[in-house]
Amino acid sequence: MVDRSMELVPAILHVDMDAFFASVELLDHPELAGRPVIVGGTGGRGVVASCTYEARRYGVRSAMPMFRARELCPNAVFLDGRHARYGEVSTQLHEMFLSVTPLVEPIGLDEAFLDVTGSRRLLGSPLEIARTLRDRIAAELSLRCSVGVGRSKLIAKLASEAAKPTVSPEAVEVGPGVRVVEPGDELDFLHALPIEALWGVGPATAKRLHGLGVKTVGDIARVGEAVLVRQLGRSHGAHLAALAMGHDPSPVVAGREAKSIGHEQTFARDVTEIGELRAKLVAMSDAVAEVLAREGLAGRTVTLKVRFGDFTTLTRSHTLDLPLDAGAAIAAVAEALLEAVDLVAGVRLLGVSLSGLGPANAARQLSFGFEEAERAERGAALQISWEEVARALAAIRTRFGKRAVGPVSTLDERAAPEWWGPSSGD
DNA sequence: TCTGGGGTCCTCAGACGA
DNA sequence: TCTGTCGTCTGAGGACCC
Repeated sequence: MVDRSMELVPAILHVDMDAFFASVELLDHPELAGRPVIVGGTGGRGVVASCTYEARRYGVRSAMPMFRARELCPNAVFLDGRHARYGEVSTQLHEMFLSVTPLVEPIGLDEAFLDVTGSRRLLGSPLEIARTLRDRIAAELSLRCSVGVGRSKLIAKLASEAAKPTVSPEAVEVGPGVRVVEPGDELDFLHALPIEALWGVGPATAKRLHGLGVKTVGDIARVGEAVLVRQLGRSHGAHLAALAMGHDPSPVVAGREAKSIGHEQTFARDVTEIGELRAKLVAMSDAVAEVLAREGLAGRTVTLKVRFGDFTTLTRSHTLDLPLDAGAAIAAVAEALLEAVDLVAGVRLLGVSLSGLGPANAARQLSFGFEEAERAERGAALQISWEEVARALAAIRTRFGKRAVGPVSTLDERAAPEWWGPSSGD
């Protein structure tokens, strides 16, 4: 006899890989097992992207400046991140998730929500599904993960956190691996947690709430929505009030579409030369166009991001009547925006992104318009369309690799090794 | 040796048309 | 014709996430 009442209760899994990038590096370098390994931008301006639990015993954490990580753990092995490699493993993981349920919402490369409400009759209870999946990931990919189970994404996410290993300077304690929070136990579980555990509470919100004497999620529930709205604004305040009461109706959304595509780069030294910055813009616009071509997308709004040496950051954007997808066209708009920025302070970071995305076929007209202008300027010397160029570039990259071809101004970029933030070689 | 890169979402102000 | 209001779009910036 099937218990039909159970089928009405949603069952959501949150699968979170343990020290994902560092663990992938250990897979490829098994001789490093047991040593503290730190992955990220190894240059002076890099940060830690991931580190093994051995490194965490020394106080190293992700997002920490790399120079600080070197101070805390000078004997660690420091590796530049290899995003492409992590992407490969992430794809294998995703396929494994899809064998459990079609309702998979990836969050970055190393975690995902799985709605297994409809999988129970076939695969067992949520706890059984979580254990089986975790065992499969360990057996087939030699990677460890933590799984949280709850009836909402919020609870599942926080439960996976509770399932993780814990670290102290003395030892790494293995976590339970799977943590289920049953309906009815949710508020007890939730209200004991610090406010920073909630999605949407970062340093700025935490500081405001601490000022009110609010330290735990239970405190947030007690102060009530009116106070939160007054302090944090209508949307954010109401949202946090709901989360603190365990209300999170957000569904697991499979196949979420990107809203923007961009590239940005922090330089090893601050740059003031407009010519050098223009060349970087062309390289980044080309990289954006490559992603757009792969996804079959185009966008209307070009945004330029500039961070100066003192870390102040500004953005300038321009929205066009028609979408564009060609690297040269994106670069032309970004360069025009850059012209209006005072660069004397020295540029630490430069970025280009495209938003207002839609299908690429609508980009045709503007590409032609751009082409016409260029033809007029160069005396009709330009005989081929941007579309043809993009197709040719895609074919060359497929055959010879993504660094094989690009604008001449990106030659140095393409010759450089893949890095995550400035590497020690810069 | 201070603080990455790729994103999403929200708020606010100003412009503009109905 | 002028003025006020409202909704929408755009641009800029902040906060947050992994």
